[in-house]
Amino acid sequence: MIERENKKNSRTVQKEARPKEILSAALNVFESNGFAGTRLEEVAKFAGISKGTIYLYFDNKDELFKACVRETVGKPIAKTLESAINFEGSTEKLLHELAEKIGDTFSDPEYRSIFFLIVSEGKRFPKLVKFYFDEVITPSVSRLSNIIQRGVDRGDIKSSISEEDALLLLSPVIFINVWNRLFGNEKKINLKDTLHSHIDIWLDGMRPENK
Amino acid sequence: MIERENKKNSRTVQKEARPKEILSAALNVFESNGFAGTRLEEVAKFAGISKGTIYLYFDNKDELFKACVRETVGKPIAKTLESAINFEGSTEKLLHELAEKIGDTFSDPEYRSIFFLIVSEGKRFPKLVKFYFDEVITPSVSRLSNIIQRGVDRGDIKSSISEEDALLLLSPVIFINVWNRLFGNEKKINLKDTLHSHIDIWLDGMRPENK
Amino acid sequence: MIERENKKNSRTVQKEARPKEILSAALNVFESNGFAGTRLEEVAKFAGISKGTIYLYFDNKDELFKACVRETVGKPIAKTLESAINFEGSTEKLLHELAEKIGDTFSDPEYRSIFFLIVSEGKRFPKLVKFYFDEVITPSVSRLSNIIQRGVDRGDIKSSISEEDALLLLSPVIFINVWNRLFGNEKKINLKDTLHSHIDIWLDGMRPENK
Amino acid sequence: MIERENKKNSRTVQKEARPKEILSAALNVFESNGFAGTRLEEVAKFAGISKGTIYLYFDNKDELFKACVRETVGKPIAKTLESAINFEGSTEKLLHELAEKIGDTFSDPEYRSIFFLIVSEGKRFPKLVKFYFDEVITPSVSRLSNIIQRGVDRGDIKSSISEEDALLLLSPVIFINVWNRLFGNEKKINLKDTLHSHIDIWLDGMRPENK
DNA sequence: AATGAATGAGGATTCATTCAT
DNA sequence: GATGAATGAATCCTCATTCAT
Repeated sequence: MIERENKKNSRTVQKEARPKEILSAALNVFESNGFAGTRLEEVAKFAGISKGTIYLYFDNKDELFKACVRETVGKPIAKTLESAINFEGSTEKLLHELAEKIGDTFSDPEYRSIFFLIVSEGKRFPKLVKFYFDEVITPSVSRLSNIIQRGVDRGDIKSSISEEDALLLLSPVIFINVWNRLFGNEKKINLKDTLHSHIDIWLDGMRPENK
Repeated sequence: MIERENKKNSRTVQKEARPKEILSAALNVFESNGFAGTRLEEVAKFAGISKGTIYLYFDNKDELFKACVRETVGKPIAKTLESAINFEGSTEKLLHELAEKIGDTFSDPEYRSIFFLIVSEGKRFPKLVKFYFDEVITPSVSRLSNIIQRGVDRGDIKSSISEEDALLLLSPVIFINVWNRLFGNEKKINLKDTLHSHIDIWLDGMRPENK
Repeated sequence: MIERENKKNSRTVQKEARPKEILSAALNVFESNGFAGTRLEEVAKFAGISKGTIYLYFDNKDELFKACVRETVGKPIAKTLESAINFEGSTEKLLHELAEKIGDTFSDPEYRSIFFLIVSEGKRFPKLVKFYFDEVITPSVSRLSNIIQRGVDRGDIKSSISEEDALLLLSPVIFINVWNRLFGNEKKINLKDTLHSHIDIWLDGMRPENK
Repeated sequence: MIERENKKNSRTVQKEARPKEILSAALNVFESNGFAGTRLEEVAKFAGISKGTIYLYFDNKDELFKACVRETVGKPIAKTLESAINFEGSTEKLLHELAEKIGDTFSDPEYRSIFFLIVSEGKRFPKLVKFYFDEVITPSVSRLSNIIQRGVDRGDIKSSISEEDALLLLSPVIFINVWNRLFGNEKKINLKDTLHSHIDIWLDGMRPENK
């Protein structure tokens, strides 16, 4: 009885867990079938609940989809931002650290799913794209810019670098994810390894003495 | 009477043009709404015909979609292959030439549409993905490999290069297309310029004296 | 040139033959697929013409169907009526002659088709049923009644016979046709032989001394 | 609480009754309009439900049709089989008993509907025809044959009887049903009375002394 | 007269959403 | 809160009918 005040009974636990279970199931099915191709019945089956229950937690299919993205994207955002603090060591070290972070993020299948959903369904949900841009892309790019600016200041990177050149440092992340999704069966590319290798080449090519 | 043999009446001309008109409209709508989200009525409206007419030329929605991809992908395939012949000049020159070709290909909105449809709907049409891989990706990669191998042989590129490193030379193509599709409103990246710049950096980073 | 006046050129012949060709094809397809299940395109294919041509000769699907029935039913009607004249010989002889006539009529697949179309689609075309009843059934029954009445008068048939008993003399015609259509694959029944046998049994059972 | 185990709530009751309601409505409409001519919306209206509900219980129109036949045919099959046991009394008595049973069966409008659906749509559903032949026709014929063979053995029926002659004993059943369906408005024939009369005539005609 | 491309109303089927239990 | 039966709007697809050639 005393415990009751501090503990949530299983019903309550279940109740609070429901939305996350649904979102997880929904993400899964949305990713496989796209927005329009997803039947809520299948989402329900995946979540082990009935169709009607989804509507206790989400207004409709659209809202469910948006919630999927917002919810799943939250984690990596937090991770990105929190790690944005330490600025010690060489440019090389910082970039490889960043590569590790990004690699970790994309090693999460849920995050990959979100990424592809935004690519696939972005036209139907422009607000989500804006949200993603503001909350995920902009901070990440900003952080990358900081590292690079610091590299220029330290003399690690040539000063003629453009904003686009900096962005391209991360282009393998997109490329490899798209590649693996489509052609992973034929030939799978390792994201982290290849990204580290790419950074090395890029840094070599970016040395100030290269014009 | 003589003309009769060489002339097609307007009915025939119309009929022969129909499939292409329909495919063009379909590509447009599929690209905006995805496969499942596309209503054939809208395709018909776009093509300026009626619903039923689509079925005079295509068995069903699936076949229409496949035809879209196959038809549109044909052109770049041809372009890729035809240009595969000349091998003169420096590695740098060849790579920049390749960049131009790719840039031209992706400057065609139809081709970009196909690319995104394959990314978005690949799971539903694995055969199309395989087709795209075999007909578009493999020849392109093969051609890139030839240039790079030749570069290694000529001493332009360091010999420790991996297959993945070579592939990444093209990663900006994917990255920029995805970026522009999603965030083109916020900040548009120029494909050709950026790709050329990237190639220069990459070549500098790949010089044999860099380790 | 002289011949021209007496002869119809092939175009004209073809033109006059068209309606019959179409009706024959239509009957075939209607019989296989029923009214609603028949596509006019298939009728056209069967007739070796194009869909549109049907509409040069028939207003619409309904009229085509009715024409099928009326046209095909005409022949047996004529046959029935013309043969209704001779009344010589024993009742037995007359009945067996009638059996032969009916057997001949139903040996024509077109006539069987009509019969089944009327059974199957009668509810949709009550006027056709009425037409069939008036033009085919009533005269036939009337003729049968005449024979039987004459048989009663001659003392060949007992006088207690009812109208229904008389009708039943022909019940094997329907039974055997239905049977063969449905179960002909399993076991086919010969219409004429069995009908003759049935008449003999019936006549024996109908002798005045049987009560 | 105790009641709970024995009671079904109204929802459950409704759900369990649905298939039969739908089948009954469907049989009705199929019988009126044939398979192709039936709109599922009309079936739904007849059943007092909505279009979609049909699909909760039947996969598609074809399956609904088959279920109609199988379900409705079940009863008479059972009746036929159960009554196949008693073999006492004269041949005459047995045949008149059989006539009663058959008359009862066909007095059920649902059974008549099935019969006509099989005649009308048999070509489209050959498996149903086979099913009907095996489950309904064969047992009935077999039973009739037993009675007649016994009649021959007892000296009630002449031994020269053929299998077809025996079958014809039931030809009025088909004839009268077809007649009444088509021409019932003009002149309705009573199945049982006429069948009994027919049996008497047939038996008289079949006496051994008749040749 | 003949064609067959085009139309669009009509019907089968699906599935997001509601709501009685 | 949870269920899942029921709904009906939405969408694919067919085919009778029209009409320009």
